[in-house]
Amino acid sequence: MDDDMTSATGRPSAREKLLNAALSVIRTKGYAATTVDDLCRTAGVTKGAFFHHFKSKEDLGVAAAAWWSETTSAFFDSAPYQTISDPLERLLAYLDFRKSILAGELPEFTCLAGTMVQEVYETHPAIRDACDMSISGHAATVEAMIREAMIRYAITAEWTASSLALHIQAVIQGAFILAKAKHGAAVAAASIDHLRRYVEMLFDVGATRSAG
Amino acid sequence: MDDDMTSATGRPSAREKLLNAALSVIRTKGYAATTVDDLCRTAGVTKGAFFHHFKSKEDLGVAAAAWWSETTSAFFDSAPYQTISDPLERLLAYLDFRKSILAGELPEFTCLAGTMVQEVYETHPAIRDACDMSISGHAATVEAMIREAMIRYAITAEWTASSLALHIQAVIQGAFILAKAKHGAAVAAASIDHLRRYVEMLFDVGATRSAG
DNA sequence: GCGAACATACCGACTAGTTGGTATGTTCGC
DNA sequence: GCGAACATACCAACTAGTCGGTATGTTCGC
Repeated sequence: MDDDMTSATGRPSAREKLLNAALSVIRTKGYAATTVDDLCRTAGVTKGAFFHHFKSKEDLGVAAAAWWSETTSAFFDSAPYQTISDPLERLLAYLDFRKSILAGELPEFTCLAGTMVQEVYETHPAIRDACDMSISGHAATVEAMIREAMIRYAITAEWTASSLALHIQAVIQGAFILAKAKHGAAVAAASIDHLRRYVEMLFDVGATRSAG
Repeated sequence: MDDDMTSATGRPSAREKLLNAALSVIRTKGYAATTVDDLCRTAGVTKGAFFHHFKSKEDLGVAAAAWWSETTSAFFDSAPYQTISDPLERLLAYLDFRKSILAGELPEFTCLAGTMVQEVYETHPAIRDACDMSISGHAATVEAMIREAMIRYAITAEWTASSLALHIQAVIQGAFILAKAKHGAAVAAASIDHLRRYVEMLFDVGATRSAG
């Protein structure tokens, strides 16, 4: 991933402007309904610039998913919950954080990867894989927290850290769909409450108090 | 909802063929990528027939969501779990049923409403509302089971039957997204396992055995 | 340290094909 | 013989992608 998009100069390149436009426009209208001209208009660049940096619209889709991965990774890596030392507390704080960022307009907090993969999973395998990497990559960071917490609190379970991490992502993605259907974040927040309760129950929060 | 689509005659009308084509094609390619010609070709009718029955593509989208509601309602109403008298057992059997139908190709078991609303929630409010009605309508039937089970097992909780029913739908919708990203139903099944475990825990299955 | 050769970033008019939608038939049950 | 249910022919607008061209570096022999 050699991204020399700002190429030493301060102002953003056309490529970066197009990618940021893609995050915004695709999350609002979906991938198929987003035209190349839409992106150029939003980014304030011309079509020539678009096809200079991306060989096709699909190529932009793949790059947008990768760019989404990068920006969200940086976002979560610097989130406040990361400083919590106890892995279970950190995991629960992660869920609280996911709930707390359900603010503003829907396109601002919903997931690009989830939105895109839903439309293109059969028609654009390259984009699908890029979206999977984004979602699975984030799930892996959650899985690490879960694994740590399982060891710390000596949890032996039928479920795996991996499956719980993916389940958490499923709940969040599904919460976004309900939020879109009802055009409001409230349902999504309620679903994350249920998810938190489930995690607490799995780790027997309340009963268990001392670590191993 | 006056659907006289077969209009007394045996063979399906163009309208019904178009709606069934819509369920299939839109779940495969998404709404925006589906063209009117796609639908006509799949349904085996001409464009004249299309615009005779639907005043626009958006109108077809709304009708497809309503048609999806009707067919899925009939499907779940006649599902085996409905005969189980104990409401909690019925609820758990519903989840087992949802898991068991994760078979075949992805477009065959994923949700039209969830797929469509994801793309059109900002651009086509009429379709969004039709999708919401489909999802919320189904959630209401699950909510009834939960409510009944809460009374039967004298559950007093911080959560409501309504919020749990919507959470269940969120998990299922999210499971579909992960299944699409990973191009296989396995993740979805694993997520429903977690969901079942959560419901069991909420109703304290194992500890509780006698009804009130 | 200077100019030729080359590379990168970007522009915007153009095109070939597609899209949703229309206008005008035709068929056929009643 | 009339209206609902379809079919055929067509169009204006839009779409992804192309292409010739410009402006601004960068490299390097000398």
